[in-house]
Amino acid sequence: MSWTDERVELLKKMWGEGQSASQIAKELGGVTRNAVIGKVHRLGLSNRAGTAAGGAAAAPKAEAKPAPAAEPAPKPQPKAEAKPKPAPEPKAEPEPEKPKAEVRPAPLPPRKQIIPAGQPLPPQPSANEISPEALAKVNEVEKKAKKLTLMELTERTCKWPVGDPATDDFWFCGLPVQQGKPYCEAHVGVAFQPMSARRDRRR
DNA sequence: CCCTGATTCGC
DNA sequence: GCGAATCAGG
Repeated sequence: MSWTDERVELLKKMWGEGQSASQIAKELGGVTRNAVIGKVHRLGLSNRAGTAAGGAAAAPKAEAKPAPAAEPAPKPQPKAEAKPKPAPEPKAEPEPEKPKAEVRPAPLPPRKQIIPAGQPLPPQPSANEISPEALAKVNEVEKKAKKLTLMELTERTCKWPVGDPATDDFWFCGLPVQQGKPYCEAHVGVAFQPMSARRDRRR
């Protein structure tokens, strides 16, 4: 494969949108992310935001540069290209990581949880108020879940439990986890609540 | 280990 | 110019 005009343009476009090199490479096909990065540099359009190094930084940032007298024109998009791409994830709260292999590793079971009554319930973060969207997603995901057993779980398999541990109908999602998280994308969606609009305790 | 971009350097 | 290998960081 070679860098045809079209391919270069797609590269520029995607890079401008904050896509990662690997994503771009995947999209283009026939090239590796290294090739993409190499090209990006050769084109001179490397840094797109503050810190480029590291998995961080992907969101477009407002330019705060003095902009000397040698900068290419910004990017006047003549065609109105609707591309709603808000932050896919609103920063989850600090979470007790690594429940490790316990009988019930999930802090927030999808179904009912049998709570041994007696003590006042521990601070259970919003067990409800999960967007119906997210829930629907989870239900779909469960269909294609890998249904792993406890022992089959690895560092990057979704550890979301499904079913009742007391029955045979119990398994773990097992889909690829979202980086850094213990769950797959869908389950992260219901596990990590951004913060619910505090319903004041009104009685 | 997964991922990210940055650099180097032989081709 | 190209991009695999390597580096550096999360």
